[in-house]
Amino acid sequence: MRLIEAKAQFISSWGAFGTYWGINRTMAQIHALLMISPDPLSQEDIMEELDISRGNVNMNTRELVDWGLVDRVLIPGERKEFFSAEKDIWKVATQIIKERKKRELDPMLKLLGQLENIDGDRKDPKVKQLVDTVSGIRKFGGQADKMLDKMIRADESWFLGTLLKFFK
Amino acid sequence: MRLIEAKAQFISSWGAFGTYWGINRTMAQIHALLMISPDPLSQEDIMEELDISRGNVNMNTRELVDWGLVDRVLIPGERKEFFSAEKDIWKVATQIIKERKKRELDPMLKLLGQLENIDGDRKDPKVKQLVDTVSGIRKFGGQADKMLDKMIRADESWFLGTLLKFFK
DNA sequence: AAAATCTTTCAATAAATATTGAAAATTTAA
DNA sequence: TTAAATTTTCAATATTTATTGAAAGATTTT
Repeated sequence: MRLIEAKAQFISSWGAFGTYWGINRTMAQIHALLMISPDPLSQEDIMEELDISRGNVNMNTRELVDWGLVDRVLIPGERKEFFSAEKDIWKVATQIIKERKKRELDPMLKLLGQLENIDGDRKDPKVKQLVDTVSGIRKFGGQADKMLDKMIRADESWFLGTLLKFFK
Repeated sequence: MRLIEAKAQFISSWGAFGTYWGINRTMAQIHALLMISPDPLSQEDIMEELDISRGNVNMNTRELVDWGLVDRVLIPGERKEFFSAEKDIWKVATQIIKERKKRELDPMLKLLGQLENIDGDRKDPKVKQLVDTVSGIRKFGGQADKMLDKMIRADESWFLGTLLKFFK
């Protein structure tokens, strides 16, 4: 397989994959492109490579920067700004987990907390089932939350070493 | 908070939460409704509770059954079929992990495997960066894959006990 | 076998989401 | 300061995804 072909293939599949992750297709494609680029790329470069509009590149690079997956870099002597992606996959995963936890899990747990105190007879099966379901999710979510915190704080060698040995 | 209110609240937030999980809003709402219902519900029941069309209920319940989150149940003496959701949150999570792994991670790893053999000079930074990125993702994904397999096979007590003690 | 009940399908439509592109804003160079 | 280069915004548009509802298909009862 040729470089050009492999590159297109990779960008396309990472794009499709991203949609499963709360990351839109274009955003994931830009991310893919930057991950396999040895050097930072400009807005213009990305527009050409992926054949998308300037506005689209602008919005999605900003989003990637928000997610902490991409950095703006300044190249001496160049006027425009360039973008560069974190290439260490462990850091990429950690960052995604961190952001998703913040954006999804935390708000969910907060919201469920409000449902704890329901008026009404705990003997009523309807009330009981709701309370049990909510508290089950909260308990589980709380544990997942703690676990993710640990993972986020762990460094790669710890993860690949200790945890995976544990799971062997 | 009253039962009615708490119920609406729960269904709505679980619905929003679901969209983060590759599960569409309505599907997640039906799932939420079934989780908090002490007894199985019919298509008609779901239509009324969530105020959605018959076709919509039909498509989304089928999808939930496909995901292994909901069962069709037959109630003696009743002609129509009823639906009931797994209420053990550990099993729900396990099932979701299992399905997502099957639908997303496995195909991704398979695809990346095809990108391994790229013609061209490994000294070329462009080739090198692509190869390194792909192999990094594959390695990481392969580990995640193994870990998820373990989790899927583990039972609740093992998870909540051993793993979380480990992560304390 | 016909009627009644229930489930599924799917074309049409609606709603949500992503993309464009040109104008406005900002930044840097002359 | 003015001009040139670059980035940002956002209304209009296109695309994708979800929903409806009525007709067709099954299944069960009489």
